[in-house]
Amino acid sequence: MTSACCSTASIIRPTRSASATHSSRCSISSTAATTPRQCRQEPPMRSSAPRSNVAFSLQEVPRRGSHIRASHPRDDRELKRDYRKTLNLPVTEFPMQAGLAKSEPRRVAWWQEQRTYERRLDRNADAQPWILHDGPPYANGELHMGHFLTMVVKDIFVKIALLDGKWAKFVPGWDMHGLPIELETLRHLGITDFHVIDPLELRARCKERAVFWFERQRDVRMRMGTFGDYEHPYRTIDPSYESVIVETLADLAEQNQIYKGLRATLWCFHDETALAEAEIEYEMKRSPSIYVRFPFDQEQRAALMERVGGPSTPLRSARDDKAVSVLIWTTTPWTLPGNSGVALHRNAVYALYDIGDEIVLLAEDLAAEALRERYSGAKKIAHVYGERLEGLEVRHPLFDRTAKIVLADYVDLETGTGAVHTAPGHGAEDFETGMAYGLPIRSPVDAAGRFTSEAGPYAGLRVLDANAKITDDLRAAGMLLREQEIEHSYPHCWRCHNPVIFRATSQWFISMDRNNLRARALAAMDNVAYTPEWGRERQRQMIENHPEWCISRQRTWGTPIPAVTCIDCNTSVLDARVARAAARRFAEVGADAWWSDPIERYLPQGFVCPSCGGTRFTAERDIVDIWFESGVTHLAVLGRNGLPWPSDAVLEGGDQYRGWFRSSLMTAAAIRDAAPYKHVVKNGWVNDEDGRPMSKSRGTGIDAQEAMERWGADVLRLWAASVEFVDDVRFGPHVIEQVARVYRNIRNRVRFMLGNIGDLPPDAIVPRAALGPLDALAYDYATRRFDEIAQAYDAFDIHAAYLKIVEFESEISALYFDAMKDPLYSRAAADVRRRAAQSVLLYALRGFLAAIAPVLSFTAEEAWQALPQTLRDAASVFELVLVRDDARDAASEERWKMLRHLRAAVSASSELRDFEAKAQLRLSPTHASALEPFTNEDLREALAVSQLEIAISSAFGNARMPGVVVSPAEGEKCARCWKYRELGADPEHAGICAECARVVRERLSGD
RNA sequence: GGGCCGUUAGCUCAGCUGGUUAGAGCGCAUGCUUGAUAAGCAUGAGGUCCCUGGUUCGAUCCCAGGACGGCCCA
Repeated sequence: MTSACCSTASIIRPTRSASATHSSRCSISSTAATTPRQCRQEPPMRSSAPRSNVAFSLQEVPRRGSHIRASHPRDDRELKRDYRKTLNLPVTEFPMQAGLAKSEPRRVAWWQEQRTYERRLDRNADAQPWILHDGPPYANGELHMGHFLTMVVKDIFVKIALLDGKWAKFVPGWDMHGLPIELETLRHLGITDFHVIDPLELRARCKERAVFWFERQRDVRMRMGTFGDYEHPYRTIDPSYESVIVETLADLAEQNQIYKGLRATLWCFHDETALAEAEIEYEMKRSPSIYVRFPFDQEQRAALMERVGGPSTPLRSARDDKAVSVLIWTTTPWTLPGNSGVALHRNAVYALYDIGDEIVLLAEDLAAEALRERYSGAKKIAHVYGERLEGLEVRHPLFDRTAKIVLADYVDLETGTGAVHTAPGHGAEDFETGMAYGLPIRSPVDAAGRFTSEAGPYAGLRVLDANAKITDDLRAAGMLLREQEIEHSYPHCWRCHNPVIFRATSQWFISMDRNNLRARALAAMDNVAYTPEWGRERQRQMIENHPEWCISRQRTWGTPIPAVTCIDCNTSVLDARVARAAARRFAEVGADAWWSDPIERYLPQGFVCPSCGGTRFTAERDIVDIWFESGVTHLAVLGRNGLPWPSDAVLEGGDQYRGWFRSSLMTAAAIRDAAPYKHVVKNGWVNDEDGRPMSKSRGTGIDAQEAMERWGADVLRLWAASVEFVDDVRFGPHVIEQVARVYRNIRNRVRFMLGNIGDLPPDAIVPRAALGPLDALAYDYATRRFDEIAQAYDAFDIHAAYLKIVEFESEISALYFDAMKDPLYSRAAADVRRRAAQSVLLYALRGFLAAIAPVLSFTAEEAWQALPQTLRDAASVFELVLVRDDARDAASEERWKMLRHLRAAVSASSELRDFEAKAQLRLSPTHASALEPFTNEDLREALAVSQLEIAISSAFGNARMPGVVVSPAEGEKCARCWKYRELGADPEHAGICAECARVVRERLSGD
């Protein structure tokens, strides 16, 4: 227990009386004289007690250290002699001020010139590959801090593998097709309707724009200090890549995995395209909220009565002239023209209420809320389970047709009436229900969101504008029970931010369940590791709930789906032979050819329509979903150029469970029947300092380039390591300032090591086996910490590595560096004791630079280049190897802790500082054996005191840590080394100790 | 509304399978140093471990409910 040893220390610690004795000696002597030098040294602005400008009075406590010189006025001349020049003070070109913003771009260029990354890859070429496969950022806009985090963490992993000797080739990639770029380009061109521009012209403009952003993002990404094959990145717009996309479509078509079908798809009528799930965002929207009657006519009413309870039903007793209707609730009045049914929940209780002049049917649980004030006077006249009502019909409130009552599981009893208006053409679930019941699929809305003639009186109106008119008509027809407005979250287009609608259109789909694709994808996950582990469950749910994958888009900037339409029968055909012809063609000249070539070029000999045998075809103009494009990166990049398939790891933000992680898994399961990666690592979201999200689409994200100019990439890289990147993290000036201080600590410790080993000749390096116990202790301590850092890296735990890095540099600085200053500075330059300490510093520096290089790449390289050439046995810090420790030595760790404790105890137990002190250690036999390797002088050196005595006795108890007693040092302060010694042995150097005098003489004779 | 994740000092984070005076770094305060000096060393203050219940001899840790924040979905 540490408390026991502390109390021991406090009992034996010299009390204030000891200090008082010391002080009184000072004050007496200080009256004698004050040297001019001392006067100059008085800091005028010290905040401590104001000092009179005359000599010390008897009452004043003098500044420590002043008494010695004062008590020996005869030494004035010696004191003036500048012994400082005879010391080996640290010298290095490695500046304290980093100036990262200026130096980093030069370092990036240097790495390029030196081909640092490629050279290390070559060196590791025969080793096991370790491949992190890059998920492509979208080439549109500036990179924000979310990008920075993902990109830098990837880079840290790559560099860890690299320094561990693995062939860690990283191929960066970009996602460069798609609607956002197309819209951006159109905006740039001032075009609102994309139909008016020639597709090839538009594609050329889009390409320019995509390439512009690619180059910009590539430069910024390199500016982050990331390594990768930037000369050969993969890009989804490259002919070779487009070819792979189409080749994959051919494979899927061959497997009959793709089909064309009518679907209620999310549709953006502003952009006139179908949207994938991943392309919508939920935003708040004001919508009408209306309760609408679907009336029963006489015949229908009779059928209802049968179901509700036969002839004896109380409904019979209700007056026949009272109208009966089922009440539905909707926030999208415009979907009513598409209505085909009313869905109820099988197990919910529905009741008929007489509310005065009419009878309404709705879920019992919701009646009070839905009927409001009319509920108080309502009379419940019957109730029945939903399933009893299946198959009944009601009248449409506006059109002269019927709607069928159906059952659906998604009907909820939280809001509305429990009776859900169902328009199969305007909702995904409605569509499923419609298909199940054979309801007509109406979608009387065109691509631009206007009603078609099928919508009768509403034809030509934009759907959202039609809400008001439809509501008016309902009111006029007496079908509107209640109306209000609500604010709710509603799907919007991720890019143009307009509300989206569901619309039934003809689209290409990848079937999830043909060939058991879904099941095979789930099975493939078994061989994948997930960080965090719960990501597996998240991923599983995403696959299980994956709807049919709509891969077609009615747009221009993308890779064409090489399908053809039979001119005779209008059948749409995706034939693998046609697709392969396209893949070959695109590989040579790019996908523009699809728009410029005659279709005959792609048709195999004797190609006929499978439906009607026709021979004339037109090329379809749909392009493929960009999630499909990025979903085949593993096919385009891995398994070639020496890269293995699958990759060892992928790392992206958590949104990619639904995005790229999923799309990659689906294509891999379909084509290779295996997962495209072995490990899925997720990184968190970057929030601002208040924990609020920084959204890229709303422009509140902090620009990575700007941040690097302000703080330097290395400080930001350290930030990435200082936070738990797996979780959501916070970013902002306050957080970065804190990290910047840690950075300065690290930098200064590196600087200390560099400064003290500059004159170490390689042949004077002392090997581990020849080190004395104290140096060996530091050596072993460093080795253990380096090993822990490497182990944390092995586990992808960058944050744990960061903590170990900080622990190491602050610990070794406080104990070893501080204690080594005396031998390093005051011993003869070539003294073996000094060489030993230098050797340990060199070892520690090498190991430390290797350990921090994955994170602090710029600083590690800068420090490595600041090493004297004679000690720099590698061209770059990235040639080094992570230090591992085979034999962990618990006794050594315990000794380190003991010394740390003793050092703290010396400082704590008196006002005496460092060499003013003489320490007495009070050791129990257990302590003594723990400290067995150390000589008295080793311990004296470690504790940086002038003298040290050791007392061993079982009377000192069994506390875990030894006690220590501190008293004033004996002798006088050596003007050179500052230790307290007998002075004056050398008459020419009367103010310094014998050892210093010898060093000074040697030095002078040497010069 | 549903699923998942998180909540430990001012900040960034440790705390292994329940028992510790709950730790580290940075910041802060104080002292020392001025031969790492826009640096270094030491000491100290600072926590109802989000809240409420429960299980247990004992809960930061397990269970339930809730609050707040985030992600994904509806």
